[in-house]
Amino acid sequence: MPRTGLTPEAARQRAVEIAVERIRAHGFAKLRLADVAREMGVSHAALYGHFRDKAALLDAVTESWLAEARSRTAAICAGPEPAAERIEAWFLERYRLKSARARSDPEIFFGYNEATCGARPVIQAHLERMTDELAGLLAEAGLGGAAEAVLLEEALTAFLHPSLITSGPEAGRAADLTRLLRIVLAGLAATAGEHG
Amino acid sequence: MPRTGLTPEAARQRAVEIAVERIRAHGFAKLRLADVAREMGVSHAALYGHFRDKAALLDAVTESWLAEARSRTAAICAGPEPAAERIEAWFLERYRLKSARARSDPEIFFGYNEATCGARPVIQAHLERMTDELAGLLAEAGLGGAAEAVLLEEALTAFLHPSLITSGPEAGRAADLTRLLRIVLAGLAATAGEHG
DNA sequence: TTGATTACATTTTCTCCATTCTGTAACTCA
DNA sequence: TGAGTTACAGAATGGAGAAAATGTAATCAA
Repeated sequence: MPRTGLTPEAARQRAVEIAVERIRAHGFAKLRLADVAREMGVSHAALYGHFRDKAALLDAVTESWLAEARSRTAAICAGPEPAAERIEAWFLERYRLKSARARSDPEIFFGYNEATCGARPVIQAHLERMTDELAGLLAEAGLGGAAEAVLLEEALTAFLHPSLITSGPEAGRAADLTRLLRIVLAGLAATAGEHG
Repeated sequence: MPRTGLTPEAARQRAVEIAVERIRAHGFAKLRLADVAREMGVSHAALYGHFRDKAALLDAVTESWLAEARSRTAAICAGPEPAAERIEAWFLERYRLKSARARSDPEIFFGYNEATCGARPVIQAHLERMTDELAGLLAEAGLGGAAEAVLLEEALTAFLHPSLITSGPEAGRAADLTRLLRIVLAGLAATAGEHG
């Protein structure tokens, strides 16, 4: 039993909550571990019992968001609709989630992305899981597998990449995404099996 | 007749040359108008007779490169091959040019892009001309027009956008670009006329 | 009269130092 | 024993004043 009355896991979650609030309020660059610790009622050194370093806390902030996003996309994957419909819904959900996040929490979204160049393991692992989900949907639709999933993700990079997510109004972009997606899926269907 | 012995146009070109050399040697951020002027044998204020401001000189550096790139792509557009082949060659040329530039002159390529966020008129005008060229090729191939050109450029953003151009080895990326391009073109062919 | 110069106002960048922050270690207490 | 504390070293940040760069205006010369 820790002296703060929080289990280790609860303490981690509390630290993440506080970090999110503070980044929203004061910006990504001004987050101080000492501030987070003070708000938890502990010394800053105590945080190192829960997180290896500051980057690990920021990873946890991001991971909590990514896990939420995954639960949404996974629900779509598991839905009852035809696979083709689920593919569209899956991409639209990804776009809307990212777009909304980028607009509502720009400090967290862009700050973390710029600071890490998207190269952190927590990001890479998430992207791999997304590609796996997509590969599953494509397989269900009879349009391919892992290779086609990678290709399709690249085709929609203009709509999903962090550095491009806020170009243009959300409704218009969503419509453009759908148009492009349908064309690429048609292309996949037309060329299916040509190369194995 | 100017005292330097250079016509206005030659002076502009000389300034651009010197700026390119200095950016290569010392980096984009450290380019000083005074250094360029000294190397030309004039005072720094004389440069303002040729360029509105420093940004205009940097625009000229970029424009000289963009003009060269356009002459290459325009030659492909005017070639004798079937339109479908020219579309592939056109995208591959764009990718190879950008990729080579980003690798050989990263300070100029990324420095300018980061400093301007790609929002300078000289960049926008170039991109519009690229889209026009592509629209022409698509029309020749019977695959659409301006709208389809925009869509196709978005589909290949992952391979052509400055912030993504150096991801992966050039040969592999070129092959991936070609695969995706063929699929999108197949999709355009399959859905041609559906929406007008 | 145009291309260039010097002189100068305004920004921007640099430098240095004090402060703050991160991360580690030795220690404390329930 | 493990969650937390204090103490501290090294790294990063911030701010003030100095230095330098950009951009403008008045002037000069071929």
